[in-house]
Amino acid sequence: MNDKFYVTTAIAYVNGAPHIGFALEVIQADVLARYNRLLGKEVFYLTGVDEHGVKLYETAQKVGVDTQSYVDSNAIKFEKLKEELNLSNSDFIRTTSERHKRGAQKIWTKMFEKGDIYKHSYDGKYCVGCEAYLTEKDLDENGNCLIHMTKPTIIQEENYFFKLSKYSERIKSAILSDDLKIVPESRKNEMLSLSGDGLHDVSFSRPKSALPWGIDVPQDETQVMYVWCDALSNYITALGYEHESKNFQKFWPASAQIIGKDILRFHAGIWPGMLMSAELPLPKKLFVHGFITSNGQKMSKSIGNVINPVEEIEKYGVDAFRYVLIRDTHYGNDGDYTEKSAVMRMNTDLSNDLGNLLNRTLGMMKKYFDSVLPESFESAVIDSDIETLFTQCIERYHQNMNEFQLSKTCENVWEFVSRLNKYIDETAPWTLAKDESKKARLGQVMRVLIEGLEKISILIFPVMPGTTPKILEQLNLLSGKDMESLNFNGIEIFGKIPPGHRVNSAEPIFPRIELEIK
RNA sequence: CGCGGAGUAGAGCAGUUGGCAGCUCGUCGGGCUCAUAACCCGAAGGUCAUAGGUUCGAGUCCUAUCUCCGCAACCA
Repeated sequence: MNDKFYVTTAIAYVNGAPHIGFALEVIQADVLARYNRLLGKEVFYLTGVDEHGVKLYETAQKVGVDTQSYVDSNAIKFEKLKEELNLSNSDFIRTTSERHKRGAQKIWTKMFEKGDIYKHSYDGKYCVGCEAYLTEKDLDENGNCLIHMTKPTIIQEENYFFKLSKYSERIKSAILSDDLKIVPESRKNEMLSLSGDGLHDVSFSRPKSALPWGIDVPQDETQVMYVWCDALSNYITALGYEHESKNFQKFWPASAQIIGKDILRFHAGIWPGMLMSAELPLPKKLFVHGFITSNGQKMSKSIGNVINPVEEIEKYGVDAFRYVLIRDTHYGNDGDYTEKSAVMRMNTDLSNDLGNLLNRTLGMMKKYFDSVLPESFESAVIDSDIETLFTQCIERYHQNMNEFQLSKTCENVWEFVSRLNKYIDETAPWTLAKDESKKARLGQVMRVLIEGLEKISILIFPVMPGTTPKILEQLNLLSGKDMESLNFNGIEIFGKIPPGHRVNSAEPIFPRIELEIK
């Protein structure tokens, strides 16, 4: 059993404020990181930002500041997500940092010495009107610039290329054999068909004149690394690849790399190729998620349906927001986020089912027992139903976590939440309370509920880390527990809470949200 | 014939190796009274996009067609 877990997100391009899609990705990674810590593993969770590229250079010029201060100001917005989204990342890598640059140059050099990087001249299509190089999609059928309707000038530039084709077969078989496991499987198949007739060599550098903002190529000061070597290498440079440090030796290869479906081909093609060339092991798994749409449409500024994650948090709280994102985004598919559906989810699952369960349990404790459990307990057959169901739920929960079925882990927990609500109806504590001879039975019912809630609070920790201590505090089970050392040990055991345990007073943890009708 | 995803109850979605169509919300009816107008039970509602095929049996496999949505290799 591996006791280490290294999870990464893709690094975000700092050309604006953080987008809800990136929020989804870092939250998903955070769920896995926190879950694996609960399992007792040593976890390293990396996220960060991509700060190079001609686009950022040009924007900075336009704004009239030097590029570094421009990316500095944007990178802060992403780094702040740690507090805003309550992330537990171990590190935050910036591609403009010295440690990253040296690491990227090191892997370049390795690949170069391996003979996998070669110089090649490349015909760039330069449009004078655009003052930029054009790509195929900037051109019409006749090869003219779509904006200026003129033929672009062909400028020959020297590029370094990476011999990706050399590793094409090895990459393919790694994917096929699940040595590099891609989930969901549909993405694996997509990648296999994509690389069907072999991967092509890729351009790995640009002349400094074309790409003034990037990392220098070690052997050639006139060239700058193109995005691949610069950005993809962050997953190892952050660990200290530069010096082959302890963390690097301990955590590489990554246990799971989380990416969006748009960058699958790079992470399942170029990146493994680079690692093979540098003679480094491949990551174990690629978890590919979909996009977040709003009302079924792709978010875009022109449609005006862009959701700002930070605004949502301010309105609804970080845990509720995290829950909705995880719960309503289904395994690899696009997830839809609208304010209406989000609020509905928060009200039904969080307020009505979970919050109210806690509230009514504590309410009954106060009313029937003055908040203190009685001296003796009397079990009934139905109690073992609860235990059995819990065992099943947690089993599926673990399985789903391992398969990146995060939404389903929520379903597993809520199945148990619902069962407890039903248990209250079945045992009818209000009837038991009328009969003094049923006191021990009533006490047992209350204890099952309290212990059930304690277990739930732990199971939801990966998704809602702020809610766990709130629940435990109301149950008066927080003492001696800090969230850092929280784990799954003994979670399957019922009957631990002793007679005479006192609970605290009830305080709604998720007040219902009234959505104004616009 | 570029690649991929999707088309299942009013809405949003599940449906693992083919075996009597499920979940959540909404609607309707009932129950309970501990609780955050909440919780529990029940009912109505679907020719599983269309047309063929394989099979004892297909939402699930195969073929064709229609519709919608992403991505289309240097874009970061």
